[in-house]
Amino acid sequence: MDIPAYAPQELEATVQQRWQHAQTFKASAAPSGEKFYALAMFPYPSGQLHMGHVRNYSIADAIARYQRMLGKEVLQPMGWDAFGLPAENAALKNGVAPAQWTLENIAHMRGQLQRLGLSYDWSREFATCTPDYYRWEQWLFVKLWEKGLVYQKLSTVNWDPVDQTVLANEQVVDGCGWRSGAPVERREIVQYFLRITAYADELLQGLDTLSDGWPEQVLTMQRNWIGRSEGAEIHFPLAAGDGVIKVFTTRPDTLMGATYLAVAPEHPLAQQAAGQNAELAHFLERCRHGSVSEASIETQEKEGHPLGIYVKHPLSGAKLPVWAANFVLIGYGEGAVMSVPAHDQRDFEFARKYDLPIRAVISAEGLPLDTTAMSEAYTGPGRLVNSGSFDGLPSDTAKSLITAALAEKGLGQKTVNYRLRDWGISRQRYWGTPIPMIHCEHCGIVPVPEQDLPVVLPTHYQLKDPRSPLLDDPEFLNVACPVCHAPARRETDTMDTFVESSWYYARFACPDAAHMLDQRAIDWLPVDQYVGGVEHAVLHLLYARFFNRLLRDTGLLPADGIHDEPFKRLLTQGMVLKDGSKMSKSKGNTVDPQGLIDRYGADTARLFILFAAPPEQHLEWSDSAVEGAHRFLSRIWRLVHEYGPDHQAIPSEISPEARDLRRAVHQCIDRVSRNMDGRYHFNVAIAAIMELTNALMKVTADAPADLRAILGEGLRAITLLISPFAPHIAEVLWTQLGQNGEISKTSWPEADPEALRSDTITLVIQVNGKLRERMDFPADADNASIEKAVLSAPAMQRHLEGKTIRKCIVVPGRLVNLVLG
RNA sequence: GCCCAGGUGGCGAAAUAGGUAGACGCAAGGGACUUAAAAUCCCUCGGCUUAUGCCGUGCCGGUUCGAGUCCGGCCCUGGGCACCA
Repeated sequence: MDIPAYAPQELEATVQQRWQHAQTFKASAAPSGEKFYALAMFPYPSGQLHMGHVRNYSIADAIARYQRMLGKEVLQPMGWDAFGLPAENAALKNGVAPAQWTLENIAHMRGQLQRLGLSYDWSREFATCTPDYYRWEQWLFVKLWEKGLVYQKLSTVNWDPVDQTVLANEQVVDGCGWRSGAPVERREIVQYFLRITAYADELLQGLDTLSDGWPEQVLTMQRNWIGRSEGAEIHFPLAAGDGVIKVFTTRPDTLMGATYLAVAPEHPLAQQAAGQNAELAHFLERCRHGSVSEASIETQEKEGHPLGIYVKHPLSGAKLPVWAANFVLIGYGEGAVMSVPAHDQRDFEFARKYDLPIRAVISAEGLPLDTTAMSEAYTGPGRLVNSGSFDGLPSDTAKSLITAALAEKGLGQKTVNYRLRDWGISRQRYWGTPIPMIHCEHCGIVPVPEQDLPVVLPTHYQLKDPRSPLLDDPEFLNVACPVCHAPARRETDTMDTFVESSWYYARFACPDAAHMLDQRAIDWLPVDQYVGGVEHAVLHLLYARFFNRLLRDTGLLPADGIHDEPFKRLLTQGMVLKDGSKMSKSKGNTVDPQGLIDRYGADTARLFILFAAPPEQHLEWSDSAVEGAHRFLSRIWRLVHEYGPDHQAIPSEISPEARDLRRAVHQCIDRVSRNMDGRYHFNVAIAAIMELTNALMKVTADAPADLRAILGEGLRAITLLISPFAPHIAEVLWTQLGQNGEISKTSWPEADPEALRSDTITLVIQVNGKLRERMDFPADADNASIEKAVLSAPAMQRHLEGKTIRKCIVVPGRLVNLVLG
């Protein structure tokens, strides 16, 4: 028999054309039956598809295809997260305009994605850098400004004094600008903020509703990021003059142990004190250097300097010095902390370094502590000592009593504090959504009126330096004030690109809507399964949850409880690693998937990447294992072609051998199905299909009719089961097996419980927990008869000889453990 | 520094809910077919040890008839830390 060679290149092209003609994956405007919205995080058009993309989209597509075969109406869209820093960097390096660079990359990557045969509804594709998309972001921005959910305040950025530009944290290397090499300075500028803190409690509580569909790890990270903590706000009155320094603490019980206050270098009091204190001014100046990133601040050597200012302890009245310290963050809480060296490790080290007093007020046993002998802070709970009338109280009681005492004096109260800070969305960059505001000398800051939207970003610039070209373009800058019509100036800051990725999932449901969203978004949302990298566990996924609530509270989504959260289920995919670290351009360890696809085809690439590891785990790249995936597909190809389109009915009476094979077929269907939903362990599902294939290969051409018929049943099952992973070959084999229609729209097979049933089971016999024998039993044997049979079995006698039986544990269906003494 | 993960053969991994450690695949070795090669098919494949034996899931300890799985304490690797996306 002549079997055509498995030639994936032509085969995949043909199948893809068929799908395109039949519009197989086009989603309806509004789902009429049960809907399933599958979404993978859309890519930044960096130029080349990388392995992380292939993995991300293969996972999401396997899920989408499975759900489609379950009979649901599936929406799976694709688009482009098209604004961002790399386009500007490329523009500077290659002299190509960011818009052009971005659009060329999209064209190339679209081709690469299409080559993978993912079941997208391409009619919904959009890029976020088009005015049709970002105009609605501008529209919403103005709405939020009017509601007070957007506001301006000072905040700190990395300033490159040579390039005269703001740097992203990534662009600061060892405290210096990556292009100029100059030490960066911290600079305070006025920026726009989204009031995410107003939603802190709702975002926190919403996590509880996600516990079924989101990984516990991500929920924990978001909880910690929001960082709700109960404690007290405490006011320390200045010793000289009016005013107080406010601090937040979760440990008001340690208040009597506070021996100094520490404020951020940017704190107004520190800045003020530096006026008369050259040494302090010098210290604050040194603190201005280095990146603003929390990681760099938290890992630097802890340093401080006294302000020469004192406060009064709110309860004892004792005079405490105020220090400036480089580890206190101005953006967190009040930018000041009370320091209790005896009970906080960082305060302890700081106090030892600068010889500040240490006063122990909590001890586990309630006995006074010798602070000179302490080698580290005692941070646990205990009973109060050295705390006057509070002595002897346990920490918990002391917390509320001390807070009450403060409240009585008007110097504090119980407070809830969040680690979460408002979302700064201003970027001093060109390639982003223009912020729709106008600066007028007379009217101040004025939003662009709705009829003047969108504020279109000019796309023709050739960048000469990192400075935004908008700053030098009179055509963009000059505008009449919408209120008084006097000459005014446009805002040149653009929005954080996280804004675009915070609502794209909703726009995919109605990409041509005449407004930001329409009814179709309500019908398709929430996303039933979202798939993307773990690295987005907090920022993107928290911003999108926040933004979804903004859409709801603007009336674009209903407040019906169903639309609060954007993503019902989340799968966080592990990274693709090479030589132990993340594949990335900057590390130069990327493997281009294009070569893989050219050589073996999309089906092999997809099958390999899903087989190599479970989706949530990191995947260590290896070239050789790809061969195995390709071999497997070739094997199925041959098997199906050898069998052909013969339809043989399974006889009603079949041999025990045939019954075993049929059980294997249905066990495979069962195992694959259970791994397609919930756990998504595609590697195990594929292994099960391989195992069945191995079993089916043993059925020869001259085998009895019952075995041949079951071989046919098995081959149909394998083709269906493999189709979410290797859809092209599955379509062709489906036809080869004499089946009609597209396999992509065929029903998923169901395991027959009758075929799964087995008459006998094999139990493992352990002695003192160690495997010794195996014995067969009828499937319905009860524990007592099993125990009896084990003890009387000839093979067991040598294990039992001279021993007494202390215990016999029978685990139904699994094992028997004899405990002998 | 803080938060979250992960660590099982030469390698990627598997092990529903505490019950046979290593399914499936890669690599390697041996064989069949072939003039030869490729392809394909078959066999072996954790370690010690000439086993019906012992040891073995990062390290140390604990709970249990039984621990990769649960508990306590470490070590190492990775991700995130608010302007990379």
